Amino acid sequence: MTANTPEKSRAQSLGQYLANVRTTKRMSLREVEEACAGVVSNAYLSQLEHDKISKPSPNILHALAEVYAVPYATLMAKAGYITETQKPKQKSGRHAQVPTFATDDLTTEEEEALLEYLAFLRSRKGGGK
Amino acid sequence: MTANTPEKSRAQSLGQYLANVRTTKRMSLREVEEACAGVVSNAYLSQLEHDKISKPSPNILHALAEVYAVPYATLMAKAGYITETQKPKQKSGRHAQVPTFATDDLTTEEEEALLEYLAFLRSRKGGGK
DNA sequence: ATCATCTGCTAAGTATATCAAGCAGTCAAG
DNA sequence: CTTGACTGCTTGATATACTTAGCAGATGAT
Repeated sequence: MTANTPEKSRAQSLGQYLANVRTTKRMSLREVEEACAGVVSNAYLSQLEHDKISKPSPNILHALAEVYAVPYATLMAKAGYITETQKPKQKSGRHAQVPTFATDDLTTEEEEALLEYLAFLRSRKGGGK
Repeated sequence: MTANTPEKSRAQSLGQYLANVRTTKRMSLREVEEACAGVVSNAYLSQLEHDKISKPSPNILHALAEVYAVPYATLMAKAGYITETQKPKQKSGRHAQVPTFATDDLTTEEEEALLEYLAFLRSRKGGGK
């Protein structure tokens, strides 16, 4: 009940998350398709990002997790395949080992902007939990 | 590895495993269907046990895991959805150091928010060089 | 202006997971 | 014997995951 407020958590849908990650990595739909070795087609990826697929195959999610370098469990969770037995706490955990931010991929400008935004976020929330 | 199979450590297919468990518990196909609250039909369970289904939905496997009281990860592994004891794979360089963004200090919410913001920044055409 | 090559996206088709219904066999009464 | 309630199993139909082919817009070079 500490972090059971869904209004604040704003958990992204699978599609939203996939789209954000791909945009961040600056990859096109067809680049991802190639990186997946044909496991995912660019057309299907587009449908995934628009939440047109309700139950994607774990194979697809696993391939995307590899290409995007995000934890497989995260995609599985967002797809609704709740793995409560082996899913990291998403409540008030202060540590997400998600290496989504490859800093060598960030420009100085972006890094500063993100830092500023993060500071803004945290100042809003106060001291966390 | 395979520390859960009490007697047989023979690598059996998903269907054989499911049939084995059900027989051990002395449940009929329709009993399992009822116990799953309609998530799995008896007809489908029969096909599953005969390995007629190549890629069953994780939802089905999860329901069966609950009814049979076997680990979900085991069924997922036998279904071919990777191996559950294989997750540490962020050792392969590429982006190991995250100086400014201590990602281990980011909550999931913050990470998503930053990703979204970064995606927004970069979607602003001409963000690169 | 016309190509050329990207981008994301969609429409139509194929493959397959999943279900409802029914079939054949077994066993225990009546 | 028949009837009924079980059993596992198959079949035909439907939903949907997924692909191939293509479209419209943007950008850039000739």
